[in-house]
Amino acid sequence: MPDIEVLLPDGSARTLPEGSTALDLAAVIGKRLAKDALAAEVNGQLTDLSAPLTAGARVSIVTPASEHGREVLRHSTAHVLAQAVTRLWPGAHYAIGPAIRDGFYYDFSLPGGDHFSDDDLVRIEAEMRKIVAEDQPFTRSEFSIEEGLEIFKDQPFKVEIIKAVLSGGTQEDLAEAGSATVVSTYENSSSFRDLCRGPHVPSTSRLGHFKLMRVAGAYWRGDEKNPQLQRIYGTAWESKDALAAHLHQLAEAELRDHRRLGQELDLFSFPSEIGSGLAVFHPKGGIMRRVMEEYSRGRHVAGDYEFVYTPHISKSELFETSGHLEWFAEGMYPPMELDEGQRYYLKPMNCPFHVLIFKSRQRSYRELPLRMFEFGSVYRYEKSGVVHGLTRVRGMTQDDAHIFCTKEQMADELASLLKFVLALLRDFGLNDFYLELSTRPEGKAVGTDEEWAEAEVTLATVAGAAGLELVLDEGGGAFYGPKISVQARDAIGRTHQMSTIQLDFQTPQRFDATYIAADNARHQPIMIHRALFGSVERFMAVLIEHYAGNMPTWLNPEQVRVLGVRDDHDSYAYEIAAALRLDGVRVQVEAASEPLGARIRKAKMEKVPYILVVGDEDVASGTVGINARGSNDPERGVTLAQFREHLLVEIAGHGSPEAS
RNA sequence: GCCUGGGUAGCUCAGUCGGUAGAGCAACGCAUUCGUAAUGCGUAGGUCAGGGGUUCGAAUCCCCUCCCAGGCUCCA
Repeated sequence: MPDIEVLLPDGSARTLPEGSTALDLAAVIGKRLAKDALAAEVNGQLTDLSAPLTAGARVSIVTPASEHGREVLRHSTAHVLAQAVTRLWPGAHYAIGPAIRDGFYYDFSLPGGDHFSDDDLVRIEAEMRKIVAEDQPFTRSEFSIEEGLEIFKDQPFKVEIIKAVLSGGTQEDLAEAGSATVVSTYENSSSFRDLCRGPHVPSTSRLGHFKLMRVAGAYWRGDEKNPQLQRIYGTAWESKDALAAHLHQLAEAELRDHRRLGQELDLFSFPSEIGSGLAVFHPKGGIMRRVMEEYSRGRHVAGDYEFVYTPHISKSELFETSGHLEWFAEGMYPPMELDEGQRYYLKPMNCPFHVLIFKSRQRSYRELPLRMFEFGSVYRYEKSGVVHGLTRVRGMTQDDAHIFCTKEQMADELASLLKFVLALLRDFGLNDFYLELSTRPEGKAVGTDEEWAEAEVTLATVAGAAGLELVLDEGGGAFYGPKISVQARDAIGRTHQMSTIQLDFQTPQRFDATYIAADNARHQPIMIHRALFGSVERFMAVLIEHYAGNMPTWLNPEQVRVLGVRDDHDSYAYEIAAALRLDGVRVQVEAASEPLGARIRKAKMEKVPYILVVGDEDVASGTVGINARGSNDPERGVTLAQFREHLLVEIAGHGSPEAS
C-alpha cells in the first residue's frame, strides 16, 4: 500500500499508510495522545478522528483541554441531550443544539405543547449519564438532499434547515446541515440520528463532565414571530476539575452581583410599590452616586461644557419633530392627556430639549462647538422581561451632553471626545477597553444614504485613530445616526457597554437648527450625542461588580470607622473622627457597646476601607491602629498625622487600601 | 411581551397529606469593658406579595394582578 505524508503543527512530517485516519496518526505519535484525542484539525478544518487523511495535509490532533476540544465535546454533549430528551419524550422535535461559550444548548418542541420543568432537568441529566455509560459511537454518514428530507420527515425543524440550506442558507444552517449539496448526519444508536456537520467525539463515553443548568424559552430562529421552543442550557468541560472551576466562578460572579451587594451594603432598592425597573438610592448609595456625579461635573467644567436643565415631560409635538414618536414610540411610556386632549410624554432622551436650547436664540459659528451637559433623567418603557437591577431600568439618569459643531470641527471634536471619555473611565479604575462601531439599523433610520455613509466613515476613522480594538456592530445604530460605544472589561473579564458617542445629522435638520457662519449664511450644525457613564445607574452597577463592592476609598460611602477598645476610649475615637471630618473624610465612630472583634467584623462586612482601633496606648501617644480593608495584618501605633496624610493621598489619587 | 421557576419576620431560608407559622442573623432591652472577623441572657417582630375562588378549614389547591430570577426578543 502506498504511503502518504502529513505535516504536524511543529513542522515535522509523518509518513502513514494511505487511508490512515487522524486517530491512526495520533496513535503513531503516542499512546497518550490517541487516548486523549477527540477530533482533528485538517488544513484548518475540524474533522472527525475517523476521517481518512490526504497526502500533504496539515494535521493537528484536537484534545479535550483546548478551545476546539471543548467546542467539540460541548457540541457532542448537546447531541446526547437531544437523544435523552427523545427517549423521555417520544415524538419530541429537536431543532438546533450548538456549542456556546462555556457550554451548549438544545432547542426542543415537546409533543402536545408540553414544557420542561426544573425537575425534568434532573431526569434528563440522569438519562444523559446512561447514554454516556452506553458508550455509543458517533457515526457520520452523508446523504443526498432527498434522502435527508426522507430521513428527517418526522422532524420538521430539520426539514426546514435542509430546505433553508438549499436556498442559500445562513451560517447557522450550514453548521447544522453540512453543505448545500450533501446532508451529513451523526447516528448514536439506531434510535437517534441528528442532522449535523460535526465533528464529534468518537463515542459518548468521552463525555461526562457536564451539568444541565436551566430551561428557557427561545424563539425558533430567534424571531419573536416564530413559535417559542423549549431550550435547555448546559455547561460541559474536559474534566471534573474544569467543571468544578467553572461552577466556582459562577458562584464568585454571584457574590459580586450588584443587586446582591446593593442590598447587603444598603445602597439602593427597587420597592415593588414604585414599579418595575425604578430604583431608589439609599443614603449610602446616594453618597456613591453624588461623588460620581460631582466628579463628572468637575471634568465637564474643565472640558468647557455648559450646564443646562430641562423638564421630564413634554408635549407630543416635540417628539413628533424629533422623530421619537415615529421611531422610538414602543420604548416610550404612553402619553398622559391634559389640557383638552394635549398629549404629554415622559422623555426617553434629552436631545430634543437641548436642541430647543440651541434654537432659543440666533447662534454664531463663533459659539461652536457648543457643548450642553445635563444629568438628564429619562424614562423608557422597557418590556417587562428585560429589566435587570440597575443595568436595565425604566427610569435612569444619563450624563448626557450634546455637542453642536460644524462639519469641519466634527472630526477633531470626536477625537478629543474619545480621549475625554477614556480618561474619565480610567479615573474610575476601568482600564481595559475596546470600541464598537454601530451602523445604520436596517429599515429603522431617518436620513439619506450619503449622510449615513459620511457619518459612519467619520466615526470609523476617529475610532481607528484611537488605537483601540474596533468591533463592528452591523445595524446597531440609533435611528438618527451611527454610534461608537466604549466597551469596558471588568475585573473578571466580562464586558459592559459604557459610553456612547453618536453622530447625528438628522436632528438639527428636523428642528431646523442653524447658525450663522463666517459667510453670513445659515448653516446646519452637526450634533454629537454622548453619554460617558451611559447611565449613572448602570455605571454604578458596573463599578460595584468590578470592585466586588470594595469601592476605591474616594467612592466608598464610609471611608473610615473608628473603634475604641473600651468605652473609655470612645471620646478619643470621636476626637479622631472629628479631626478627619475636617478634611472632608467620611468617618463614623461605633461606640464600644459590643466586643471589639464583633465591631471589627461588622465594619469588615460593610467593606469600610479603614478601621481605626484606638486603645490605651493610642490615647497616651496620639496614635491609631490601622486595620485596612483586604489586610489581615493591622498596623499599630501610627500617628494620626501619618494616617491622615496616607488617606488624603489615596482619596485624591482614587486609590484603594488593597492597592497600597 | 413570551417561556420556566419564584415571592413566608429587616435579611437568608424551613414549613410534610390542606388543620391558622418556625430557625439563624439583624433589631430592641439588660448584663458584659474587651487590642483586631461573631460576649451572654432576654424581648419584640408576620394581612405568608395583593385580590378573588374551592373547602368546615388555605402559606399550602385553582384563577387574576403586581414584583423578582434565568433565558428569548429588545436595549443605555
